[in-house]
Amino acid sequence: MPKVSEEHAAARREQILAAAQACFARKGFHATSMNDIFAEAGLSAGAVYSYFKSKDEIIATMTSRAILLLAPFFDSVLAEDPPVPLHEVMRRFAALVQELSDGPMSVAPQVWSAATYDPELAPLVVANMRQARAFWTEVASRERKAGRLAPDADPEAVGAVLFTMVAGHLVDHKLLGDISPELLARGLRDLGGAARD
Amino acid sequence: MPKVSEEHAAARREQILAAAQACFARKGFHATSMNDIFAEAGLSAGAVYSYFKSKDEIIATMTSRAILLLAPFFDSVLAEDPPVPLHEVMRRFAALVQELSDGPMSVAPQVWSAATYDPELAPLVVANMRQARAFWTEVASRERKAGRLAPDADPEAVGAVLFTMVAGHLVDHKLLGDISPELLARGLRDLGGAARD
Amino acid sequence: MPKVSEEHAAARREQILAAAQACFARKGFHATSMNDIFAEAGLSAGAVYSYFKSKDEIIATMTSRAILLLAPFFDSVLAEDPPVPLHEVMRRFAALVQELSDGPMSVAPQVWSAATYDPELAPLVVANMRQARAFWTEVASRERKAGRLAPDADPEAVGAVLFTMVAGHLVDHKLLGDISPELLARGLRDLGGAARD
Amino acid sequence: MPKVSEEHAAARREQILAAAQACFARKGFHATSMNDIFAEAGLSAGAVYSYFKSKDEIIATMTSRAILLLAPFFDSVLAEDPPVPLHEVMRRFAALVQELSDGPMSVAPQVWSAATYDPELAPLVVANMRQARAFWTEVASRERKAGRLAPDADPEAVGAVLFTMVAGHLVDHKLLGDISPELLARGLRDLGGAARD
DNA sequence: TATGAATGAGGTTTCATTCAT
DNA sequence: CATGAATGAAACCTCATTCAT
Repeated sequence: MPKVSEEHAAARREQILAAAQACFARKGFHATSMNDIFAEAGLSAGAVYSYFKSKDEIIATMTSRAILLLAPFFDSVLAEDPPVPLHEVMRRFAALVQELSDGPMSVAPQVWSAATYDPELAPLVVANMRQARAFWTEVASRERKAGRLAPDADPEAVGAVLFTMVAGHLVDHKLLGDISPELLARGLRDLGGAARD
Repeated sequence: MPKVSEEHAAARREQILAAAQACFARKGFHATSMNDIFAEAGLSAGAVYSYFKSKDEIIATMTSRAILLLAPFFDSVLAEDPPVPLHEVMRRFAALVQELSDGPMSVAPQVWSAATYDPELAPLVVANMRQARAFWTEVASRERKAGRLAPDADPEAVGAVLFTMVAGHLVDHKLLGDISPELLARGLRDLGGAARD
Repeated sequence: MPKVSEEHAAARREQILAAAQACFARKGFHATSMNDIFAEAGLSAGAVYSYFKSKDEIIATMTSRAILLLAPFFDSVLAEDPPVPLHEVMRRFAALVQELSDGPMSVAPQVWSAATYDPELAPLVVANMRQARAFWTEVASRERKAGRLAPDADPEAVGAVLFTMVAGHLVDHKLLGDISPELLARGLRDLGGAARD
Repeated sequence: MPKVSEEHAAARREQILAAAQACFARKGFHATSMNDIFAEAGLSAGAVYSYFKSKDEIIATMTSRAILLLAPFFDSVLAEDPPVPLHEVMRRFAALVQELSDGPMSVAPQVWSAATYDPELAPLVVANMRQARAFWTEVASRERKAGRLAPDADPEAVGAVLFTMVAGHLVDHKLLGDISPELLARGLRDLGGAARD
């Protein structure tokens, strides 16, 4: 009995989140009015508000779910054996980011920005970031084990560098649009091939 | 003759921009009302509006000036001879970013975010980004010339990687706060020392 | 045959009225949403609406029934012989009011207030008031007959005074809470013992 | 310099309070929308909101000032020597209430009602009530001193009776409209003339 | 010139009520 | 019959901007 209802409710929530995402991508959080979301979702005000308590809750929910966008990627990379080389991981990652950059990831810069001054949002974003950073640190660690990084290389440090590229790449891609996954991968390889003589 | 007056006007504009920046850092662009800015600047509504046509113009002006924050750094690094090693440039850059992150750079994430959907703002941000990217490409180029990158390394590619870290590092620092300049520098060095056997 | 059904219906109506009363006492007519009433009654929206056409009808029904709260008291006082002394009637009345003031009478001030500007509600309240006033006039009349008021005393006038105390006492009790039935009774007795020399 | 401004501000506040009062008398607190008040006051939304933070603040301000309506009456009665007889005080009081009942006092029943469930409002109302009660107790006390109440009469008790008539009379007058000041005064006299033989 | 009171469109949210299931 | 999801009008309030003084 609750099943139909629950499934229905879940579907409605997705519908609303998708609509909100589309609006946010177009106009940003603030310039998007709740009316915009109602229209995009094809629902009435009351309907939307029966699934989300407020606009902020919609944003918070989107934020909390953001990591789900990348989790499958993280998992699949870590599942491969032998370990994928660093630069190839970055290439794939950048490709994924670019693919999602007009869709589900389009709001990420807004979320990072808002987390900068909104104490409600910050913890949600931080939680996601820690997961991403842990992934890149693990990638660095495997790279070292595979002998493709010096034995005394610090995976935390390399991980920090790679992680730092995450947010940066999305922003840069959205604004400049001319940084290809291959370019980034090559850049990492070229950095790695230093003084190899 | 108009000089005193002009200086006065310039000072007023700085005063307003500083006030706006402080407010924006605290509450974000949207939640900052013009009244907040009037109060922070200690000026009347009319006074502020005689120096800036609109709130958007204040934001645009702040955005346009952002590059000035980094230009001296870029210049001084490029002026050094022999060229500063890559990882040291990054260390200094990260230190500068962290130093400015609560002050003049605090609004950068908001600007990047807004540029994502605001067609008026995007060109201003893009102009700044191109300068930054050119800087990092030049750094990569010098690193290669110095023999610290492989002769066939692509400075554009390495520059893209380094540039990508700019936006990323500011966001990560503001939200996580535990990535030191030294860690990033070490990460770059460790990437560079790969598989040297 | 329709009897079970009718009883059931009556019970449901009482259930709803009781729930509404509890909500109204807590938050007032306006701040009580129909949802609050659904929850308090443990019924669905549709269920409640099948017994009452609207929120206003619930309020009107409660108002119309208000006099039923006092009718048994009025009847029992008038049934006593010899007639109960004025001050004792007031003492008992005040005690009853205080007893009911957190329950069924809790909404009376809201009803009086609403009747002040709501032309639908006013006649219902006026009907109740006329009954109460008639009661107090009758009490005054008996008091005179018993020789405890001057022969030329006007029962209408004395009744008006006593009646006036009805609404006043409920409000004062709910807000101040420190006027005992005994104090009021004593006040009436002390008024009555005037200038006896 | 602030003088013009302050006078102006005070005048605007009065203008708004008067408009609100008129609306509240017509439709009640809740059915009166802020738009109604804007229209009645001939001001814009922003103008009204620059003088009062919220609708509730308007109501609270009106409530706090309510006692000012009666204070001059209280003072003038207590200033008279020899003391005005009880029934005459009540006559004058009832006359004043009736005079104000369509104007400044028209909202009093709504205020009492709201104070019943609104914890923000209650203290303001209680403060006013205590002043009124003290007045009536003083009247009773003087009546006793004048020998028109028995020497062992309790002014607190008589005061409570008289005070109770305050709220009651306003409500009854507004709803029934047929209780004259003279009738109440006579009622009190008749109560006082008991058993005088 | 500098002020700050005023504007009023537009924002978010609520809630009495209905009706398809 | 009963349910409770959906409706959508309307509420309160904010704030960028203007302009009379």
